[in-house]
Amino acid sequence: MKDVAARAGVGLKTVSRVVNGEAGVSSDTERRVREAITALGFRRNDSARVLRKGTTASIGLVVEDLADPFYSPLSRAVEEVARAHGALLINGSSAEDPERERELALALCARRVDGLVIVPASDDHRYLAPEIAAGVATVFLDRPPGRIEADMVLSDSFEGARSGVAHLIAHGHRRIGFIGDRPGIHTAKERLRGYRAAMAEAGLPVSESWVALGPTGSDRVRTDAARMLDGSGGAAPVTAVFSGNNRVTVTLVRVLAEPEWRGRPVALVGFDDFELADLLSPPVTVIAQDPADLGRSAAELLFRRLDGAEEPPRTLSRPTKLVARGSGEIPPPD
Amino acid sequence: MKDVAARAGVGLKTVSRVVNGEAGVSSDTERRVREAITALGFRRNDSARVLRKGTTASIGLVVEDLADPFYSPLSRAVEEVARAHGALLINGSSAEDPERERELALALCARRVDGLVIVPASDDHRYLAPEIAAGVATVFLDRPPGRIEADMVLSDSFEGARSGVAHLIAHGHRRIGFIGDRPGIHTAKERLRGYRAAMAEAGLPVSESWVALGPTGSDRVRTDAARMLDGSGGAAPVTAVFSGNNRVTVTLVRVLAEPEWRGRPVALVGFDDFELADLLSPPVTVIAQDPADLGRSAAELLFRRLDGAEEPPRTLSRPTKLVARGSGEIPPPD
DNA sequence: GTGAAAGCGCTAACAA
DNA sequence: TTGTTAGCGCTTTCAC
Repeated sequence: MKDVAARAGVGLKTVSRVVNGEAGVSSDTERRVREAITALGFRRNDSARVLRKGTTASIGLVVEDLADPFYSPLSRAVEEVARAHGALLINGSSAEDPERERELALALCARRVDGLVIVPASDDHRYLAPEIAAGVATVFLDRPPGRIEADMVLSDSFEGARSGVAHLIAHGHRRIGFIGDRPGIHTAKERLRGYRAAMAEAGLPVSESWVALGPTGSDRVRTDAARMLDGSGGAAPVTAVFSGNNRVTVTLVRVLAEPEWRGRPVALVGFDDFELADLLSPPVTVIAQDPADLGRSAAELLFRRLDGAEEPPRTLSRPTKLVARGSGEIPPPD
Repeated sequence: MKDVAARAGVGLKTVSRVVNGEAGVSSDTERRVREAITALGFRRNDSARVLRKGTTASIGLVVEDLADPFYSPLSRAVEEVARAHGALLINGSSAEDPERERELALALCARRVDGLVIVPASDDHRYLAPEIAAGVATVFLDRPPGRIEADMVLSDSFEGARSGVAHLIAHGHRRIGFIGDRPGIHTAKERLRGYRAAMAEAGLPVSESWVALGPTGSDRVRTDAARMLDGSGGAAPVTAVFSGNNRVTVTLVRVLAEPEWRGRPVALVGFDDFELADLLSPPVTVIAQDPADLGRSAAELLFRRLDGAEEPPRTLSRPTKLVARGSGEIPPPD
């Protein structure tokens, strides 16, 4: 910038004004400055600007896995809102590792992002308290923060799961399995709670061998599914399964498509919608969340905070929607 | 940092040494400094560090759409490589808009990212020449740069498409349609070239009404597909379709599942693999690329440049793989 | 082993 | 309309 000023024969501040489109520069000087900028290939160094202004026009996003079809539209939605506010998005995947979430979040804070959207992997966010106190707006998404108060945007996991299981019950099922994500994860617990509530409302007993929480890798899901389906867990075989998220659902679709179960169609309702669910045979009934809407809501709340909204922490709950397509309407064999 | 120094009763530089793990601090002073850091909730301001050191330990990634199932694993792979090198990832979507690509890329440069991975939407990247000259390592991914020389990592689109169309020909098809992305996009052109090459090799004529390039939105694809399939374009109806990318394939799967075509199964081979392709009926035969591998290769090349590799610009071509699943092996009705 | 001073490139505040 | 000065928070240099 100094070089530009020298070349244009003006003061530093004049160049700054031109670069930032501030008023108070005669069109002639402006032209000279612009010429010098082009000639020198000058581009403002935003690091210096950040240092001086104390604001970075960037926000951070921490999700579980950027490549997951649930998180990728969510990230894109956050990006669009950021863009509308002139901010860039720095994002990273925690890989469901609390330590990695922490590292990422703190690295983002060290870069002085203006705000942070976090899908937590950890259940203790006290490490963020100093940052939040120092002014980093923070919104938790999909899962609540642990041991601190903060804004959050959640899907109604409990009600979604409850209605999905009630749907299976309404179609005549009495023995229903639940396969969900790891038990430490808030949404997994809430969805399981919804399952239990629906069963209890209908006066149906739940065998503990029908309930399986754990990693969403396909091996674990296959094992648990097989146990429920063939009755080797000790209780009678289930006639329907409720799946806790899109990763589990995809594995279950594969399991249920295998020859051994083909003769005895098993009903399936999955939490989360996914692409092509309607073209499978049978098409898959789901409890749909809108990941883009979740991302957008969280980002908008974040920018409202950055614009100075000073209310106490808020919780936004987003509804889910049952999409009946076929797999959830298969009756039990009687 | 000044406050920490004051509180610990040491000099500024000593705090800096502790924070950065440099040698030359007695363990006693180190302890005092660490206490002050915790007490004050101090976190190094990386903007200042960047300003001083001239390097940001962050890289930028510009893709078409972060939410697209082709780009999201690619982004994740770039992120993992960045993480392994201690760098953060700033990324954005160009939405296939050259102006937006330019804005994003220049904004990233203004933040002084150390390097840039770009999936180009534009066909003229001369705007990046000053940045590259100024030391921003740049790798183009999936499509080559326009009007400048730079590193690039590409899939072998030509050979992939050629082999896919040859596969259809080997299964007896003589009238084959091609539906691809917009004609300005390099991969679309290459894949079309592959299609023409395979047809020519087999001595088959190509009616121009069998070829359709354009936006990947479902309306356009539906219209073009219907024209080829019912012969309303003037030429005889096609018995097979080759699809130029995963968005087009998904729409075609929907079109071909509709009642009007059910009676006359149409063969389909798609460029790009996608989740659940194997569970559709019929399962979809694809030319698979490995998006994660593309991302990883590009990022690794980028970091090799950042580590000082000084060779002239390189082009890496990644192979594709035909995955036969059923839809591409449907014979023509004779 | 430790610290003081200079300066990275920019913008805010104030002069002219 | 334009320029000058100070300083954002850190690291580098060099002296102690």
